[in-house]
Amino acid sequence: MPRSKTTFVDPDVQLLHALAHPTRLSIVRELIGTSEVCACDFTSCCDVQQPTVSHHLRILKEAGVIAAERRGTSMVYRLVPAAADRLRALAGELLGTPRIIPASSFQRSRRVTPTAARPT
Amino acid sequence: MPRSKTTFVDPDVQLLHALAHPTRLSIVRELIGTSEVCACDFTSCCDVQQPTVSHHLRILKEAGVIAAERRGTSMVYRLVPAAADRLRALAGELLGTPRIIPASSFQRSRRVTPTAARPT
DNA sequence: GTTAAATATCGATACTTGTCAATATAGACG
DNA sequence: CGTCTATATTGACAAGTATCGATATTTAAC
Repeated sequence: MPRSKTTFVDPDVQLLHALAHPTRLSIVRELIGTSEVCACDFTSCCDVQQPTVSHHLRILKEAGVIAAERRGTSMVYRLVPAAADRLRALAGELLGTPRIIPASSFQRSRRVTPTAARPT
Repeated sequence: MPRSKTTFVDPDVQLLHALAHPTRLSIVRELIGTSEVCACDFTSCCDVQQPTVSHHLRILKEAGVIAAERRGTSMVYRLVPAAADRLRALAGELLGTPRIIPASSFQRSRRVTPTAARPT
């Protein structure tokens, strides 16, 4: 039933989806602990061709995971720290433990009835 | 030639992939703050049919995000706390933080080992 | 055993994504 | 301007995924 679109993407889903690919996660891990990495380096580290790397870099950039900057004829990429924060917030949400997360983030929890029928 | 498939999925990728779908993330969020939820409730909360819900529940279960238990003819699902820890570890990894998980975070989960924190 | 209810599995189909070859674009440099 | 290098984009196809209808399985109740 392809009625609703895929045009409206939940930012959380977009972030998770961007990271949920072996090649993209490899790219991200290649960036950890570095200030910036040239795009050409990913072509060798990952087992895919240059256009594919470029494709994955774009997805990561659109999801806000990485940022790009031109350096001569090359492009250098770096991690966006906020992405890690967003992922951490998701982890905190999953724990359901409002420790450092403001209560305003928790507005979806309800339903504790195990076998009770749903109100219609 | 199509790349020979790995078939062996990185657990991190599997975890992220399981969460990176609107329906599955809705299911997970429905479970937050609850002890357990009957499978029949997801059919109404998500805009998909019962076989599809069952399919997504299986993916979440195989990724270690949720656990299932039979309750009569029904099935009840609950979140696996370790999944949140794994996600938090990933977030920490992205920050470049050497897998030091603040001890203050452990409270709700019962002595979950930090998912064999990847060294180096 | 039969029936009923809840969930899982199967088979088919449409949609989405990953990949590469070819090509285009952008900057550096002569 | 022409050329070279590096990266992005396009187009096409393969592979994967989501979805549903039909059916099987499981458990409870009779």
